[in-house]
Amino acid sequence: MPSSTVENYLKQILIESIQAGSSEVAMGKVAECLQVTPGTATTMVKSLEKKGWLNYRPRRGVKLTTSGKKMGMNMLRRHRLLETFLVETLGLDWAEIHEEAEELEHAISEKVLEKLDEFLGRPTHDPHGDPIPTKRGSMPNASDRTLIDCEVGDFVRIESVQDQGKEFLQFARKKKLIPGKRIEVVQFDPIADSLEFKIDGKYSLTLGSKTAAKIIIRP
Amino acid sequence: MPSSTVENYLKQILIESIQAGSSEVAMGKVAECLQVTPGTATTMVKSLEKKGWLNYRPRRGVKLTTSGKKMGMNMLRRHRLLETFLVETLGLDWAEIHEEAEELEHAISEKVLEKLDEFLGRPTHDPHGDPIPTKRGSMPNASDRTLIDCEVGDFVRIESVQDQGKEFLQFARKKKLIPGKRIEVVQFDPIADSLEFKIDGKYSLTLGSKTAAKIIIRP
DNA sequence: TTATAAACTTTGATCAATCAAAATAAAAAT
DNA sequence: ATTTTTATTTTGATTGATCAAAGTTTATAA
Repeated sequence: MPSSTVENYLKQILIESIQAGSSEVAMGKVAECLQVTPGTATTMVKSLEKKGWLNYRPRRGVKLTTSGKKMGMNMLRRHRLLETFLVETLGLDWAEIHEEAEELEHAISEKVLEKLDEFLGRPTHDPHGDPIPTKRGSMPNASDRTLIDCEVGDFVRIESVQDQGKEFLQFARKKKLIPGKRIEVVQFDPIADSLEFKIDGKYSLTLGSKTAAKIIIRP
Repeated sequence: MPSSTVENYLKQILIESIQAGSSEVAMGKVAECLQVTPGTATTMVKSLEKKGWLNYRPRRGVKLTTSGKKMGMNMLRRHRLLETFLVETLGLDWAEIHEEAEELEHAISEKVLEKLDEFLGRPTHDPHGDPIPTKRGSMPNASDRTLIDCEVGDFVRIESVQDQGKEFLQFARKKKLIPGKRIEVVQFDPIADSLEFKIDGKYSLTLGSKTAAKIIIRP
């Protein structure tokens, strides 16, 4: 029965290690994404190592053990299934669900989770387009191509959006930057740092590279 | 933002004060129903008083303030709505839902609760037959008559069952001791401490007074 | 009416999670 | 090859929730 805090560390370290290509996660990253001081992260990480969730090399970083990875995956599963429930069943806006799921994921039991999964029809992706890990902890590896990797004339499909912030998600919904939508790359101006798209063949949209990089796509 | 612990104290003290007819709740009761040592209860209750949730008279007991009552009612609402959801929507057995709701009630936000209430069709009673407080904190006062208050020949309806324990609830389901069922009192033997009933006009059932007292009824 | 029991409070300690600030090590710049 | 900067660890302290055990009231019984 790990605490919510432990669950958060493992989930967050897993997310970082996926994004950073499976090597060690730096302590700075750990502290940052858990919103604690570096000292707190060090203390916590040492206790996580003692309990076998991860390996810690001082001043190098941390790497989840098999059981740590499993726990992290399980938390990700909880989080994404809950997000799906909040949108699909209760009709919350996708900009509001992250914080809600963040709380609920620590309170829901394996038993209820299983029933929820069944009720939702065993969904494979959450409302942001991120894959939902299976009960056994496997997850299809997502695409790593974003809108900035496209050429002019490319026709692609939005797979997911990588920003859980309210403002961004509200913007994305308004602009139809939603998983599943088809996008055509119309123009690309590196000097102006601007990319122009057409969504659904209708809506025109111009983004800077910073925002374009948040939209994961598939050909 | 009261902690889960504070929420539990307020909910539990509210429940006790309803059951014990609105006077002060003894510290022993508080400690018992929160499963902590008496010393812990004393410490906690003092801090709850400092925060304005209740009034504490040493060696007399505690009484919720208006805001304490409101908070307690809100927790009861959360708990009972969640129990309803777990049974009605996810199909869990009523013997399993108490512990689950006990965790979830601290994690669900007002916003999600409102959506859930709407989704469930604004239910007025939970699966055990207990009334669900409204958003404003009002609750119809339940009947206080149980099966032991009946006379032979009485025809009554089960309003609720007052035991959240797994074993009892499994027994009750098997014997059709379920809110809404009609019961006829067939025999009453004070010496043997046994009461005999007929449920739905079909099933015969004999209970001791201890168990019969757990079944709240209405004429 | 004293002795005993029951209910309650105090005291001193622990545990998990946290922070601020000082100390140290490694990396980058000069 | 030093110095400076940045990243990380240590140290000492705090907060909320808890317990065991000792002390104090109040109630009950003898």
